[in-house]
Amino acid sequence: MSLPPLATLRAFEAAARHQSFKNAASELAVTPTAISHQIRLLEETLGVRLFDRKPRQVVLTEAGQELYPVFRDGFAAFAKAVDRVRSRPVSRSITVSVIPSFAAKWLLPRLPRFQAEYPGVNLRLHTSPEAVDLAGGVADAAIRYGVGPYTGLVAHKMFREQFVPLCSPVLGLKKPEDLRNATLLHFDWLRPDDATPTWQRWGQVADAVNHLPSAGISFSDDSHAIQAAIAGQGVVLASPEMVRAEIDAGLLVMPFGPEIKGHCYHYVHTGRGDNLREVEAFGAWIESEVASAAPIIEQSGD
Amino acid sequence: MSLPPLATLRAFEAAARHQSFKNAASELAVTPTAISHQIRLLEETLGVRLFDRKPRQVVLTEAGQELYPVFRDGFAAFAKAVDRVRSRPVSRSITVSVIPSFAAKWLLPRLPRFQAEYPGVNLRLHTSPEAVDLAGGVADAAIRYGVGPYTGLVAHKMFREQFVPLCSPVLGLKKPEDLRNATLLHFDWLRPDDATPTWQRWGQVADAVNHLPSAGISFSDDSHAIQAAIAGQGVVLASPEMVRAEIDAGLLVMPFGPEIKGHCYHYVHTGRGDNLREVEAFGAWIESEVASAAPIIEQSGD
DNA sequence: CATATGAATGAATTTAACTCATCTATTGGC
DNA sequence: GCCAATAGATGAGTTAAATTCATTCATATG
Repeated sequence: MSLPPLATLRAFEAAARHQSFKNAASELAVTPTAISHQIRLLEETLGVRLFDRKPRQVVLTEAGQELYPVFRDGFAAFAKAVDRVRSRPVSRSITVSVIPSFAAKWLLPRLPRFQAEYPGVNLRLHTSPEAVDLAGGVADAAIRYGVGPYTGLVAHKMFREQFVPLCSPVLGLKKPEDLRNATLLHFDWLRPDDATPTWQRWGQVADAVNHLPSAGISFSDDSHAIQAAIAGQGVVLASPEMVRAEIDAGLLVMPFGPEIKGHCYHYVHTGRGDNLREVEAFGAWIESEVASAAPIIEQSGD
Repeated sequence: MSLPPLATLRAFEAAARHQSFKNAASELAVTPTAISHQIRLLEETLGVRLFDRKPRQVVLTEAGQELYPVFRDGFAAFAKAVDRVRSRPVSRSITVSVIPSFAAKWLLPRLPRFQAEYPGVNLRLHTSPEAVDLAGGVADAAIRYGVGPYTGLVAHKMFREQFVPLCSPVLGLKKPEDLRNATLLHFDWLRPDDATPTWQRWGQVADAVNHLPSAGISFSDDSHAIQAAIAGQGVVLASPEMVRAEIDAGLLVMPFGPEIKGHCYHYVHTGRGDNLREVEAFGAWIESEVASAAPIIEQSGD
């Protein structure tokens, strides 16, 4: 299927419709000479004369008359389809699924900057403790904590979560041994795994298992555990990224290490959809926020 | 109706069909980069993303899926129509209407040269003493003797007919006065007019009316008049172009002048038709034959 | 982990499209 | 009949679009 140069077809169709090279040129915003050249080229390509030239007039040949309606209808269909697609409403909204704590602690404090950078994008946050199936259409993208696998999705790693002991400065803790006289604040993870930040695991990493007190308090909501720590009721093992504001305010301190590694946060999306551009813009913005955030803990490698 | 650049539409259709820029490039005999550029240009022109890019793969968006069948069907229809026109039998035959004497005396002796130059053109001669209406489809072209008018036709002048006294050399005529002892051979013209070559007219032009004998023979077929002249039966007023061969063979001589002017021969055609190219080729060949023919009579002008 | 695969980007190159100048053959008005 | 207007043709020169080349990126595969 080797078509003649398409410009020749277009020139022919216009000239045939107008029965005039001059008027066809006017419509296509070129000189009549250009039309003349194109039609001559088409005739040479096909080896068939399409117009009979008369002084000041052109007349379609039989072959020309056979071709004209095909091109006329084809180009009309092209134009119609193109106009339809051009005028289709472009979605400027994206819905992002986020776990509540991340929304509250990491995302919301930063959102003014996204709005300033993308004033035309309508961002909707869909919070859920469970991972949302993006194929379901509930959300266009998600910020997920875990190891995936993100099969069939585009996944951008944001950063790796880390957990350290955090407590109120009024407790006066200085070193791991001080934990013997403290209360451990536990959080019940929905899905514990190897990377779940438990005090037991921390104790092993810190080689401080025998400093761990037997007494403690458990919470089902991690924000409650944080509140208790701020209130001086104990020491919580939590992510400093999520409590950056409280640390900056002096409500919480990191008395000692080490940090233990958790999973990574990923920004994931389907890689498709009419608002892909906006979805990707949000991801790019997240990436820049991660890159520009000052480290809270000295990185020991990853 | 402003369409995007047509090359972009073609690249898109091929990429959509193949679901691969690489394979589309192969089909269109360009590099994959060219496809990538074209599709990007189309997306920018429309302001809509048409493909979702994945590593090593592209997937049509909704908008892309909407456009694809329109272009697929349109270009397929174009290709089909073009192939049909390309393969249509091109007429390689032309029918030329000619008066019998011209066919016999001027055209036929020269035809081998036309055949040699245009071996693929089938020339059919349609002889008729009457002018044929070319719109009737009996003939594609005609060689006509007269002044026209050739309204609505393309007319190329071939040469102006001339008439001189011609006779057998055995008659021994040397000057107009010798006509007194000769027999005049007359031809009955179908449509006499001012330019009809009669002996009476010749006599007036030659200022030799009083040399003209009263006796003569009339023929209804000009070829018979020529034959009689060759046989030595008299003097005929005829066109030397039509008897060039007999002059060259010494069968006829032009004992004296002057020549009188007749009408012109024209090659005429409609200027249209599938075999216009061949019709025009025949006209061009006639023109070259006329140009290359050595003059028989010294031209006195016109 | 190394390699293969295929799309993206941007500068450089190539090519096709287009313009300009001129010519030709009417056609229409005076 | 003459002359200006009209519209298509031709070919060289110019311009803009198409294409390539070099390089990068993100997987996917062995």
